[in-house]
Parts: sequence; structure tokens; C-alpha cells
Amino acid sequence: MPAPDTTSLAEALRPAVLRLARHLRREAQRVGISEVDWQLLSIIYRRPGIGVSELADMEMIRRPTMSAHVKRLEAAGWIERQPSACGDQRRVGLALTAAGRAALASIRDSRTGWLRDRLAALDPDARDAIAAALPAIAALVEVQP
Amino acid sequence: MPAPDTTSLAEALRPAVLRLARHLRREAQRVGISEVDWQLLSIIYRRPGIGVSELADMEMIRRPTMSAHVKRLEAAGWIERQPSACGDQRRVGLALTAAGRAALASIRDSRTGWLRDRLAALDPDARDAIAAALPAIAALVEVQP
DNA sequence: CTTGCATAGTTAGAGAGCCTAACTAAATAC
DNA sequence: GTATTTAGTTAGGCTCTCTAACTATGCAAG
Repeated sequence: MPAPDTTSLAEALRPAVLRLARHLRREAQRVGISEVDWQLLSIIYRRPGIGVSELADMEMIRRPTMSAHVKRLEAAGWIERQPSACGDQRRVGLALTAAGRAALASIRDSRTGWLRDRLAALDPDARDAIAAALPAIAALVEVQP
Repeated sequence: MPAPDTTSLAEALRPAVLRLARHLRREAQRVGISEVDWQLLSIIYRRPGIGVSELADMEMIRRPTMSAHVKRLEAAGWIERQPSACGDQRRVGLALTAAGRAALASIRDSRTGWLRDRLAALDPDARDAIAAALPAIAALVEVQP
């Protein structure tokens, strides 16, 4: 292939990504909400009435896993299950509670955080390189046949 | 684009990284050895006699966590503790066993894997973008004040 | 309308991976 | 010779993820 050796690229990318993920998790714990929870609250905020399976598909996580997340968020009082809008009794419609909206807003403020500071500390060139690579990184995990 | 907003860059990078990490972990499980274990075996192979604390520092995880990893790798028969080379009775010197070397070799072969295929499926430009961003991503998690 | 399959979601059980707090034991410093 | 530092372990807990097996609803075809 004309491209750089994909094997070595993979071998270099793998540890870098996992190490960064480790730090992000640590940081999230410091802030008090996990990345997954934050992400889910954001999605439910944007798409009230969404169901468990749809969420699972969006995040590419198995349904029982997502079911547990939803249960936890509900127990925390951040989301609630509404009767299915479309009449399908199997589906649940998820929506933020007032507390959930408040949590989302307050977290958004307090979430400036570690990653932003680290990014800000980089050379502008390095930051641009990351920005340029983001679509490609996202494409790696895109669903496909 | 000269100085992309670091906050939005952080908000975009975070989910991308965590999602990719999720996939990598899943894939590692399919292959039969976790990324952490593979990484540790590689490091110990390159630096026999290394200690638990050094490993923990290199991977930027806490010592008890690393202690547990080491214990597990030892139980699997992949590494062994040698009497400290330098006479310091507190330190352990870790080294691969014959089985560990064999495992490393066999895994290296069977590890062509998901990530490499995904990278290979990208446009060359996208791959180049990731390669260009790698140093910056690594720098994000570099130790420093 | 019943039989049978598909879909939405849950429960149960497991395992990886990370953490902090508190400990032992050896080295070092005063 | 006590006091501090360093290497490593133990204990206990949390989060995130998975698979397998289940319930209950919807739907379609005979």
C-alpha cells in the first residue's frame, strides 16, 4: 500500500487512545459524573422520547448495558420514563427531569476540565492536527457492514 | 481554524476517544488478551528486571492496580519475579517466562485485528491525519506539572 | 383468531480495570 | 537508633461492559 504501514499506526494509536481514555475517566470521576452519563443526558436532552435500544445503538453499546445506565440515571432522579408516545407498550420514552436539566446545566459549566487545559497547552499546530484527525478517528468506529 | 476553540475540540475529542477505547477493549477480548496485558508483556520483554512501581509510572496507573496486573500475569505463568538484581530487597525484578515469550510471539501474529483493518479501510488522507495527530495525542497524556 | 416470529427491554451473573486507604518490609537519612 | 521514604501488597469498592436467558408486546400469515 502507498499508505504508511497500517500495522504500526495501529500499534501506536492503540496505547495512546487507551491511555487518554484512562485519564479521561479519572478526570470524569473528579468532576463527579462519568462521560457515559454526561453523554446520555445530552442525547436525551436533545431527543426526548428516545428509547433504550436507540440509545444503545447510538453509543454502540449492548442493550442490557444501556438498560443499566438508564436505570442508574433514573435512580439518580435525572431522567424519567414516560408512557410511549406512539402507543407501543414495549417502548419507553426517556426524558430529563427538572433535576436532570439542572444537573446538565451545572455540569456543563464545571466541566471545563483537564482535557481542555491540556489541549490549550499544546502548540496550535498540534491542536490543529488533532482537529484534522478527529473525523478520521470518528470514522473508525462508525457502523458499517 | 487557526485556533479552533479548545472547548469544542475537547467536547468532540472526548466521546470519540472513549468510543474508540470501547471498541478496542471489545476487540481485545475477542483476541483473548487485554490491551493492558499485552502492553505490559511488551514492556517487560524490552526491559527485564523492571519493577512494579516503574511499570505503574510508565502506564500512569496507580501502584496497587499495577500490582494486581502483575499478580495476574504471574498467575498466568507469563512472567516471574526474580530476586532483585541490585540488592534492594524491596524491589522485584520482573521477567517473561518461556511461556510469556511464546505468548507474546503468538499474540503478535494473531493480533492483526480490527483496528488495523479499520485503518486500512480509511482514505489514505484520513490515515495520514491520524498519523499526524498521534504525537499531539500522546503529548496530552505526557506527565508534567 | 391463533400460532409463531420479531422487537423492546430487563434480570442475573460475570469479569476487566481502575481507585483509595491502610498495611509490611526494606532502605536511607539524621 | 529512631524517623522518614520507598517498593510493594491487601482489602474493599466502584464503573463499565459483556452474554445468556427471560418477559411482554406487536405483528403477520394461515
